[in-house]
Amino acid sequence: MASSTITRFPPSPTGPLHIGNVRTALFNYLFARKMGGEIILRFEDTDRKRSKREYEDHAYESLEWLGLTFDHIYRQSERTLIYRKYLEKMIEEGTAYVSKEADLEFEDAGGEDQDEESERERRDEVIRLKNPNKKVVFEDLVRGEIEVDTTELGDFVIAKSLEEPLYHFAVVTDDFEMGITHVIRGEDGIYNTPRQILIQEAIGAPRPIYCHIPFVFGPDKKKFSKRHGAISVLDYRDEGILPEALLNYLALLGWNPGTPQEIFTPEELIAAFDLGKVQKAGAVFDPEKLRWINQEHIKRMDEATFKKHAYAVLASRIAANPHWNEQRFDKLVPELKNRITVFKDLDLMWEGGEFDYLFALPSYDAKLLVPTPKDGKPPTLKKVTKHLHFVSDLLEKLEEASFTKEGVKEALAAYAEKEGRGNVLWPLRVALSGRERSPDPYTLCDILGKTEVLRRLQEALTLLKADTPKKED
RNA sequence: GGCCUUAUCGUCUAGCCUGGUCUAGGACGCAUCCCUUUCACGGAUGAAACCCGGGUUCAAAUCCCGGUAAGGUCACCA
Repeated sequence: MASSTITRFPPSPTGPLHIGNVRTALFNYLFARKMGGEIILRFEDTDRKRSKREYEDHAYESLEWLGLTFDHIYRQSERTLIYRKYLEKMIEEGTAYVSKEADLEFEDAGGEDQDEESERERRDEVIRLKNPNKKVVFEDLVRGEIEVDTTELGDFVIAKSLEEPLYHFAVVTDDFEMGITHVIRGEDGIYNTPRQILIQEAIGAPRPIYCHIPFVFGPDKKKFSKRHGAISVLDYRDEGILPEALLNYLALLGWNPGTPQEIFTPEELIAAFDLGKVQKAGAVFDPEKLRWINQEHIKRMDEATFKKHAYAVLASRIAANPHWNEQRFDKLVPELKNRITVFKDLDLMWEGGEFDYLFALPSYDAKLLVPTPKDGKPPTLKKVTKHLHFVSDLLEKLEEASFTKEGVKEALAAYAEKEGRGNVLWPLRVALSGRERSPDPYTLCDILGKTEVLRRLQEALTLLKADTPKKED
């Protein structure tokens, strides 16, 4: 166990888990799994004022949806006894000391953080590290060697009291206690590293391997934040992005496999992942490419799984539809697979009436039955009527058993060829769907079945008759 | 501001370490065409980048120097 790889993902529950966090979690996850090691989830909630349980729940929900699993879960607020032990030891050994603070005015550091922070209490007694004031040199897996003079850090504060450790101290003792071998975190952690190393050395902890990965930016090249729209991973779930697609996309942000492969299952990611191929520069998050990757994952999905997803998205709409026809919809399902990029599209299609023809005789304007050829003039209503009649007769003669996509196609082939496919097929398609855009007429025939097809053809003919001016040509 | 980092098509990136094979490759997106008289899918083609300036060299996207831009970091936050 001692030599095995252990990584960690330490979110602080002070806001919803966002894309950047998840990418960091993913890299830790992939690396740990790749090495056959473990990954720890650790909630860094030492800031009691800002930490909220709801954000913790949000994190669980997000991580679970993504399928990112953890071997151990900790919460720093439950570990104060451990921190206290180390603090006492340090004070005893003289590597830290209790410091009486002069009553200086509050140095206001972060002005950006809007609200809440205004009434931060200031202690007149804190615990400081006895800084050896030296140069710290460490190796970063993506940046190489980094050297920092820690003198300017001074004797920085590591805890407000024995029961109230601060971030750096809690991180170091936890990483030590938990046997963390690799610290993979965002590049803003680079300058946390020297002071953490100082604490490590003070408590006699071994130094883990560091890997600072670049940021994820919004379209304006600014660090990803709320103003960039969908920032919470759950928003992507709600849009109908597949978790494996999001993972796939995120893995490719700042990392590349060194091969042209772009679509990965989670298992393939684990197999291919390599910290050595992590980018140095930040990457802009591109929702378009995410959607494309999602589409690719959908295409690769087996039909049963796709169907399950589709039904889940449409559940409430189906329940509310008195004419719901499962048989027909199921026949449309394979067609749907390469028509959507995210599952939300299904909902949008339904809303746009694109499924209406499945349930009821469509109502449409008779003129829609007339094809508009790219060159030449459109056929007369009379002609359209003639074609529809003929098609109807042809299909009438077709046996029930042959009333399939291929069967219909075959039955109509000769006639369509002779009269011009558009002239024959367009009116048929409109008669069946009532829409300007729809799947092809053969698929429609297959979905609706002989009886319904013939019925709709009759309906179209009736419409046409009513619309035809008596004295047309 | 001090210290540090980064910089290839609009975006994600390959190439850089070990200069030539780079008239810089792939992908998303975009455009055009084909397939199909619809839509979607699919196929083909195209437009599109080495941040700028010096230097080293027979030869630089690749090495060196300077500049510029962007970012990080300097808490009793994490």
